[in-house]
Amino acid sequence: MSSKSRVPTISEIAERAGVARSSVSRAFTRPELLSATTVLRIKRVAEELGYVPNSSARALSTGKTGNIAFLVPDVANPYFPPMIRSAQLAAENLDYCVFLADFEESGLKEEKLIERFAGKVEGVILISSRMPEDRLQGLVEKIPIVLVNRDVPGIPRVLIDAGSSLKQAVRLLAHQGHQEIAYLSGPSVTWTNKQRQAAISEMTNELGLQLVVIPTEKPSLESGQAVVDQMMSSGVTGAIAFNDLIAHGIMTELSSRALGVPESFSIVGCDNSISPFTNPPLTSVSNETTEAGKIACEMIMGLLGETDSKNDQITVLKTLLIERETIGPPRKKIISRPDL
Amino acid sequence: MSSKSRVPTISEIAERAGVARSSVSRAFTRPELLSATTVLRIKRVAEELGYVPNSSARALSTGKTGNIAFLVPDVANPYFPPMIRSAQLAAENLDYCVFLADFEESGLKEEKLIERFAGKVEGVILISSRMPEDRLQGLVEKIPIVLVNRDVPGIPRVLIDAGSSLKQAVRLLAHQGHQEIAYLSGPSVTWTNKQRQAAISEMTNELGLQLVVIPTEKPSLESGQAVVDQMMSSGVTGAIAFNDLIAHGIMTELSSRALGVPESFSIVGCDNSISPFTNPPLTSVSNETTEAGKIACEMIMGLLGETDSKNDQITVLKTLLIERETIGPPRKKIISRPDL
DNA sequence: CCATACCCTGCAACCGGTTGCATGTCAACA
DNA sequence: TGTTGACATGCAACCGGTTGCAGGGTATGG
Repeated sequence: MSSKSRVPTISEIAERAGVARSSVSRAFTRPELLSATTVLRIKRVAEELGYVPNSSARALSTGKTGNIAFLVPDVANPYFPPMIRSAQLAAENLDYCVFLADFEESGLKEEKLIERFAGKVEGVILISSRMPEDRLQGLVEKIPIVLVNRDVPGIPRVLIDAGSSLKQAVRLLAHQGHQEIAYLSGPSVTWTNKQRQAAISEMTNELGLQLVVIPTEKPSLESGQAVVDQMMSSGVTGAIAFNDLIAHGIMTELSSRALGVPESFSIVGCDNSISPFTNPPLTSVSNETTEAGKIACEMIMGLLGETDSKNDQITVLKTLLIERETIGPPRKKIISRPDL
Repeated sequence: MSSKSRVPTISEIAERAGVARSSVSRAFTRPELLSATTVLRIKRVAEELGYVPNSSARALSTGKTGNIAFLVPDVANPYFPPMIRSAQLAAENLDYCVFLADFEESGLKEEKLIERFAGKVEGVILISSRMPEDRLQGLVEKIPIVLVNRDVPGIPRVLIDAGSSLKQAVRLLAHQGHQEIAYLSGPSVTWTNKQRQAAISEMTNELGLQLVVIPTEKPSLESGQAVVDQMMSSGVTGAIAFNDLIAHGIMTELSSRALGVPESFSIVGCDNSISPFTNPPLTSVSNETTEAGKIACEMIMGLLGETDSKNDQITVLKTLLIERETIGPPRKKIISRPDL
């Protein structure tokens, strides 16, 4: 405490510059109302004293905090950081500051966080929200909200549609001769998982392939490793995973059993997060998370700036299947041996 | 706008509950000063009306915002997210909210950001700060600061010391018979890079190895790929990279030239960020970034809570060399062919 | 030379809480 | 029954900006 020098206030600047407090305020917020010389004098004094406007006070009288909140299920999941980054950068360009919070994949925690932020921010961006739809509907009455990867009518949202790319992946597998493939599913409540599964299912039906859906505990490497037994004994010759982490878990587990990819098994990831790093490089779906973050941020700003923006706008981002080296022809039918 | 219902204020609650504004305030901040029945009544009314205290107003009168800022060089660098996450979680437990900002590896931007946050937060955590030391010294007079991976006397800091692990890596390489190794250096201004390079240099000297330092443009995959030519023509048989990304860039580039790791070349990464994913798995230095984030946060809280905390405390975190599969004996002397 | 308008600046109320101090009430004790 | 003190609550100033309105000064036109 003792060391922190007190910051000067508008009053001290006013006194030093021989003007009214209101003039000081205007010098910073609406300088065109003052004569150029006065502005200059005030600014010089302010500079000398190291004046910085108190943003709490400003927020109190204007009602605008200049902040938004960005809520994600898991900061450490490599899917999110690029999105966080782009959103933050976009916000910053408009002189907004962003709070970041991790709701740990929990809808309850998500709700608590929103409550806490309510008074501090002008709007909230929710990534892959786990909250029940009716709660979201209620919330949106109180504070501007933008959703990413969650589809709730009436709330502005940006969706990353991996569907078409995943369908293409199915086609590719079929083309190589695969007849039975697996989908290693992600968090069942999420829009993302539902949407991915639906797309894959639709395409396997269309092509007459057999699809077996295998749930995973978490979208993590370990969960991928854990389901390999189940997957192999199901008799499939290829698989599409909810995300790269799961796909890579499977690859490492197969590798430890001396089963090569794609010679013994074909695998496709999603999100293109770690797929460039794996060996062999994982075929995966690239999505513009960076773009998504930016757009979400712009949407929130639109909501804030305009008197009445239409609040049901929706942006759908396309994805791209990045073909690398983990798809090949199916191995000659593996005799499924239920080994545990 | 039209849709957002106005939030009630302390005055309305007071009126509805038939008490003074101060009582409403106390009901939330110091309920022990009021009778239990009064508190109950006020809280019920508040609940009904959906009252949420205005945090700008509170911050204005108390001088405490309940916020801190967390500044990182690059949010998308996989090194940082776990740290961000743990710091945020720790802050949240003490009812603090955290701003996140990305200063894009620029000391100037870093300084601007701090300025912007100055009025909004009670303290700042700077990760791998690029600011000149004297600026930091000046800043710390104005606002509580904690540094991570930057060593400035007089400012509380937490350092992750990869030195001993890197020395061990050098020993390992020497033990395998390597005589000439390279260090692919990181951002030259950073404490982290200086410290890593110094440790490696010290150990190569001690063991009588030849060390060649090769600078990289950025600590990224692409930069790693870009320096392979230079590295190979320098005649070294093994290398230690500033981080995993650079190391992996080298691996992929070598792989594309049909040079296997570790048969043709030995390589060690640092940070253990993507090393578990690579193939073959990259030997790397694991550091407790999660712990670092948590500790940094606790330090800031100490600074805020105490009337006079000693402001030169320093925590050094140890690291661990994770031996995987990218170190082997040197290939029979490669004739250095300056191929471009 | 006076009227009008415009430009600049000051006054004072206001944003929504917090908090030191004063006041009132009531029980306990002498 | 009067005194004392603890407890509960209200009053009003204050935190540091913002902003509608009023007023003084100067330039412009008649």
